[in-house]
Amino acid sequence: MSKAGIKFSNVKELLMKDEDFKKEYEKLKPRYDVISQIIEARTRQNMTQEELAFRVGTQKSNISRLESGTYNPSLDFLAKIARSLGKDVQVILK
Amino acid sequence: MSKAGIKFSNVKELLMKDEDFKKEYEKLKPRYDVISQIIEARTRQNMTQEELAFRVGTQKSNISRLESGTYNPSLDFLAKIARSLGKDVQVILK
DNA sequence: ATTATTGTTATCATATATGATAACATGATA
DNA sequence: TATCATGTTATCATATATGATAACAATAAT
Repeated sequence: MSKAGIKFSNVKELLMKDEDFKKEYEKLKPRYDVISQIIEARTRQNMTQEELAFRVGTQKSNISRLESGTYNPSLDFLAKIARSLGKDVQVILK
Repeated sequence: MSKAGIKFSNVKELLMKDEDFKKEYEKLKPRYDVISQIIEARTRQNMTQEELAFRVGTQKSNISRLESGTYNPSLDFLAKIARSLGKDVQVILK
C-alpha cells in the first residue's frame, strides 16, 4: 500500500464510480433538460401544476411526478405537456 | 341543397375530418420528425438496423418497429438510439 | 388557529413500451 | 436457382409509464 494511505483498488473503485456517474449523467441529461424547461415555462406563466394538469387532461400529482424526474417519460406525453404550455416540442439529433 | 350538389353537413364532416387530421398530425409530428432524423443518420452512415440494434443492445426487429413510427417511444430510448448513432438528442420547448 | 393553495408522495389498476424470438419478404449476387 | 443481407411483421413476456385517488406537507392568507 502506498504512503498516501489509500489503496489503488479503492481509487479505481472511486474512478469507476465517477465513470458510472458520468455515464449515468449523460444518460439522464436529456430528461433533466426537458424537465427544467417545462418547470421554467410553467412557473414563468404563473401556472400551477393543477392548471397544467387540467389542460393536459390528467392529475396534478402526475405533473408533480413528471417534474420530479423519477421516471422515463414518453415523447407523446412531453409533446402534450409542451402544447399545454403554449409551446412546441422539438427533438433534434446533433 | 345548394346547386353545387354537396350538402353542408357533408362539407362540415369533411372539414371536421380535416381538423381531426390536422390535430392528429400536430400530435404525431414530433415523433415522425425524430424518426426521420434517426433513419437519415443511420442510412447516411451505411449502418444496418442490425448494427444499430447491436450498439443499442436490442434486436433489429425492434429498430424496425421504432423506425416504423407505430408506437410512442420513450425519451430514454430515443437518447440511447441517438448516442448509438454518434449523436446527442436535444429536446427544446419553443 | 383555521382555512385555502400548492406541491409531494404513495399506491393501485391499466395500457403500452420494450426485449426477445421466429417467420417471412425482398433484392442482390454467386 | 440458391444463398446471403437487410428489413418487416407477428407474437409473447415483462417492465414500466400513465391515470386516478387519497393522504400529507408547507406556506400563505384570513
